[in-house]
Amino acid sequence: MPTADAPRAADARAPRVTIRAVAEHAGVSRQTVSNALNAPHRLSPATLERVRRSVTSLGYRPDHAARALTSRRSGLIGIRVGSTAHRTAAHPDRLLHELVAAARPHGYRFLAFDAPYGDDAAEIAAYGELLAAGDVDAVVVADTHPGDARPAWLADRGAAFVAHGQPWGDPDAAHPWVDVDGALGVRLAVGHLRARGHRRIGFVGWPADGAGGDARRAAWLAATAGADGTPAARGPEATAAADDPDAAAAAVAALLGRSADAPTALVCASDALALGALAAVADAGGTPGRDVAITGYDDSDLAAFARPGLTSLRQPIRLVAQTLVEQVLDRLGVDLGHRPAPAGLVPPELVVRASSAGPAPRAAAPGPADARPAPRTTAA
Amino acid sequence: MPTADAPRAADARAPRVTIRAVAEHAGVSRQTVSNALNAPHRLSPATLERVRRSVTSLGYRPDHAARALTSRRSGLIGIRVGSTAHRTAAHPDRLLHELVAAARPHGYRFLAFDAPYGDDAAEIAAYGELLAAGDVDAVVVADTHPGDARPAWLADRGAAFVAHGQPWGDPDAAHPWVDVDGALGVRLAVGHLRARGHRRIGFVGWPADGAGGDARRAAWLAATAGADGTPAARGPEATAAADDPDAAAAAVAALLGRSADAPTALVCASDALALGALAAVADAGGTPGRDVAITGYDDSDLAAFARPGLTSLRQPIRLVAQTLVEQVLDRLGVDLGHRPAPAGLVPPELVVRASSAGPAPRAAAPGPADARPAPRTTAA
DNA sequence: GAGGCGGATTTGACCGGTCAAAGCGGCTCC
DNA sequence: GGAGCCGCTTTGACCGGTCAAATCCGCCTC
Repeated sequence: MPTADAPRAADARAPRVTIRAVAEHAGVSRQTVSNALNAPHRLSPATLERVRRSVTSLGYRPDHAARALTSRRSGLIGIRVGSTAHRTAAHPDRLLHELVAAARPHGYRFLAFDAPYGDDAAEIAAYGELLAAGDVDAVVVADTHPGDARPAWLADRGAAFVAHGQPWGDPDAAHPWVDVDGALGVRLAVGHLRARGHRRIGFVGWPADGAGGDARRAAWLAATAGADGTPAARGPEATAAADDPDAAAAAVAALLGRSADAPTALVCASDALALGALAAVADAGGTPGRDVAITGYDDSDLAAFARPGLTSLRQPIRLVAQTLVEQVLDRLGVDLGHRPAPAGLVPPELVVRASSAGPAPRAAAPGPADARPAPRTTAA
Repeated sequence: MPTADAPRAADARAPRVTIRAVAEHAGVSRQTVSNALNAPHRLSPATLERVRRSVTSLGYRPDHAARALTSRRSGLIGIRVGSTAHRTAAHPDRLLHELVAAARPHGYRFLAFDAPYGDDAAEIAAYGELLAAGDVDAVVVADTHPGDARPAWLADRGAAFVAHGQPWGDPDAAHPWVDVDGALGVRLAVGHLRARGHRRIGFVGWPADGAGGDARRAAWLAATAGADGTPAARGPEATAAADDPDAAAAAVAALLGRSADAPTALVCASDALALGALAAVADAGGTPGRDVAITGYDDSDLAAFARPGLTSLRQPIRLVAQTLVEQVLDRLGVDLGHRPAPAGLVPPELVVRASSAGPAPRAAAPGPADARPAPRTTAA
């Protein structure tokens, strides 16, 4: 129980230097001081200089709460922290850092709040609190999913927000959003593998989710097709029940057992899955990266530190963050000094490591472009 | 450039429901409404009920800025986000989440700001801004290091803060701090290995840092000593130049080459190092977990997903967060309803996985307790 | 029946800024 | 030489709450 008479840090707060103190010190009115800070052109150079000197010598800092009260702006953007869907929505700390860094030059900061993961209603309630109390001027909605109630609610309310994640299942959504182009990522991975001669490129994904997982799978289907639409370079696919290596290893082991159409390469929907695939190949007696090429997704630490190093797709986190910030500040009417980075899909980058850089499978006699017969490779 | 006449979300902000609106609706004065919310016992039950009904029916929410202006409290705690020293200070996103969750019941939230990593002066400048402007009531100082200027500056200024990380090199520091007991973690790891029969337990660490790294090494020295102080169960040590697997692998490879005193177990100062150790053992033709037991530190994804799974030390992140929050709120004079969780060291938990669970080295003839001759194991 | 009392409620001032309008020379112009 | 204007500066009101003091009112006491 706090003792009343023990001096506490909070009580010791230095007496505030107010705008009046500065005014008195400089021998002007409070409004003149205010103008010196917000509209310097209104002052005569001499006064301006004098006020500025007083400001520095007294160490005056405008009070945030007082400003917020009249301006109706808190200078804060809300963001939920906490668990996310897959590990796939990885690097949450890096994203937050980049968001903070991107918002800083515009005088905005981030307020972290929490709400149970996946509970749209709870999160909406939290938004309601924050916005109604004026705690934040806008929010970033992360991890969108099909049937997401949050964007609609915010839009209805006329709140400023931007979504990290596309409006799955609602292509007409009018709000700004930013997402990494998962389909492009998979195309890059498949293209890389095809260029290395692979013609039986399999896929390891999750159960259908109506969102990113499906998009990656669809991109794999498309990218492994030949010019005529035939599955020219397509291998078998495996579905892991969860986004973790064990689930993936089990699913991949089953694939590898079927010698008939064993893949020479596997495109995985996440690094965690890819790690499982690596393990499954090794367990089957093969050498990942040599016998079966493997690619992951997200370029997490897992990918960088795996052995062999895992080829993966790196999100342009800084670009994503910057776009999110500029889009939402633009909505708030903040003058960025330039037009905001365009919303929409941003491209990932393929990071090639040993898991897909081994010797390509034995090349067979060249057939029609992009549709050579799949070379047969013994999975061992 | 924002068009002035295009309606923007910010402009569309619903007209605020103020305390006066509620007062009018309920037929009372504004102060009565204020009392209904902050000191209900002052009102007659009838009035209270009436006011409450008006509050709900109008959807009134007290304005944060207005409250902050008079109360001189922002309800926010500042925390720097961004890069940290080793990956060792891992799980930054989980920590933030737990901090937010711990602060919520007390009506506090977190404000994320950034400052270049390792630049005490820049971070202090940021604190100055935040505290002077009343943006935050307190700050959490993360990642303390020897000669850290931040705690001293904050203490001087009389600011409320708590440190995540002990006051390295300044045992008399008066501020509250919370840290994980790294030495205990290493003792747990060594104890576990000794119990499994290991008598040549090596160490993989970083160059001397005057902080956590040294503490872990010292704990290894102490824990591998016998009752008489002799290095009864001590193997050789390796120092990795950086906190990454490659550096560790190189250093460990050198150790393994020396067959004379090859370790049967390696305690590593981080998961990243341990991963390198695993690789080095495998490269030397051994089976990690069977020929050489390995333990990491921090129980990151790397540890859980490594093959074999990596025995590691899990930080009690929730406890750390809760303690940090309670300590700092106590400093602010917030009534927690109980005494704050005690500051200081909190214990990590050993998570045993396959990397240290393999068959123990061949037991030699039992010698004096705790000081049996180290069993000889062929590193292959 | 006046005085006293205490709970319930209201009024006025203030937190630290900003907006809008007014004041105040000095100058130009007719 | 007074009207009009302009640039600089000040005054008053207000943002939406809360604190402190004042008021109101019913009731009890002597």
